[in-house]
Amino acid sequence: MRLSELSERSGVKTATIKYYLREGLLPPGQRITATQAEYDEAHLRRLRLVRALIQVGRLPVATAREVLSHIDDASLGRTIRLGAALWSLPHGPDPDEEAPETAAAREAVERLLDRIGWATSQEIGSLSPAHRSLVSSVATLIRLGYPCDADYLAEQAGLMRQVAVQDLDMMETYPTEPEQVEMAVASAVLYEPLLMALRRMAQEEESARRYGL
Amino acid sequence: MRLSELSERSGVKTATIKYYLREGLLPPGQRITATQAEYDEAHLRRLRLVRALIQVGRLPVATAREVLSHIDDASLGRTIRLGAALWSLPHGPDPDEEAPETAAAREAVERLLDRIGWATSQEIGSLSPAHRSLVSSVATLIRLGYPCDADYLAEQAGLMRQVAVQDLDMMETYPTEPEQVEMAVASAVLYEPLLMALRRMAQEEESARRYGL
DNA sequence: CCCCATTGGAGAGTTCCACTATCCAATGAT
DNA sequence: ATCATTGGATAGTGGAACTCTCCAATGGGG
Repeated sequence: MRLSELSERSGVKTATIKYYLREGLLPPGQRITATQAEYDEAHLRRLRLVRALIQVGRLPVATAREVLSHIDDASLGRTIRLGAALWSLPHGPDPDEEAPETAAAREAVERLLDRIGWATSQEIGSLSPAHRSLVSSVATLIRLGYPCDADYLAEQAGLMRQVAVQDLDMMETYPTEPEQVEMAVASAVLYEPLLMALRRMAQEEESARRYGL
Repeated sequence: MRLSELSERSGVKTATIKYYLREGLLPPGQRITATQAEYDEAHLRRLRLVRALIQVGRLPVATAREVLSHIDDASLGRTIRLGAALWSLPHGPDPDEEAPETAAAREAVERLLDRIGWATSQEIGSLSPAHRSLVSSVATLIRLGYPCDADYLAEQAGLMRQVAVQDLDMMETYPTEPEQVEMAVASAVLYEPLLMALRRMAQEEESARRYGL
């Protein structure tokens, strides 16, 4: 199909598609003549993924390009490839090392991991974006005076563990590596708003159950 | 304290504080003279909350102002006040009614709510931002061809329900209404990255458990 | 008492980013 | 033959979140 058809089928303006091509988010189509190119279903699918990453996942264009490049990179093994893709995803701001709360937060996280036995995270994991993001989140909550005690964290961590099991099960339903990596990215980026929507609905439901209305 | 001290203690530039004052995110200080104003601890706390909402929660300035106004509004009862604050929080894009996937997604959500018995959400809840956000998320996943079956959704919804119970328990530890509303906002905005960080760490942990390394 | 650094206020300017509009030459359907 | 279309390149647009520049009014140190 031509660029204009790609545009119609995806609902994305041709100008925007050209922009994505320029930015390397979308591989160039197969050149038919000096002035025309042919796109296929793979382009359409990739384009939809790009839109989802940018619009739903709010990834900056540069980050989306990086993530996609990891999905495409066949030179790495699955574990590395998966890690590379996930670690380049956006995470909250890094912990502010100046702030005194950061030290307390780091210690709290340390104790948490110890308690629930997430060994990985302690050894190589203190470099993981997720780990730093967690420290930063806890520090912010402490600074604002919100409770963030060990029991609460452990409880929620346990629930997130169950969520993660579901996530990995779902990933395993895919046979090929690139599909698995893409699924992992989708799991991190696209299922996140879904989970958070479910959480807010659950809050509304539970709130209605407790206080009526 | 003066504006400059407020700036030092919060780590926010004076120019930015002035901007927030102008935008109504921060109440004006008490005027001492024609050219000077006095700020107190409440201003400092509010400023930190504003920064957290904007930087951690990624709220647009206008949205933050709206949310804060609901926190401050003493004219409403708790339930309404809480709802008003939470419903003005950002949620994903609204469902695209043009797209055929939206209808399927709406039906899937309908069936889900039926199955797990969240009555609230079906009656008044189809107007809730969380509900629309869920429909939109499911529609996106369907369009991209990712699995989103009833079993998966029900499973995750159950887990989110447990998370919500924790959330509400925490809210109840606060005695006064404005504190509860602020806690609810914090729960929706600030604990969200914390939960998602835990989820990603759990994924890393579970992944390591299954595939080694 | 005087002077000049500081303060708060107001408006314009800057930066970044995701697009989007404009051109242009080559093409290909009619 | 012709004229709308295509792909590519370049410059422009609009929104958001600051940030800079002035300015008049202090008010503390000498």
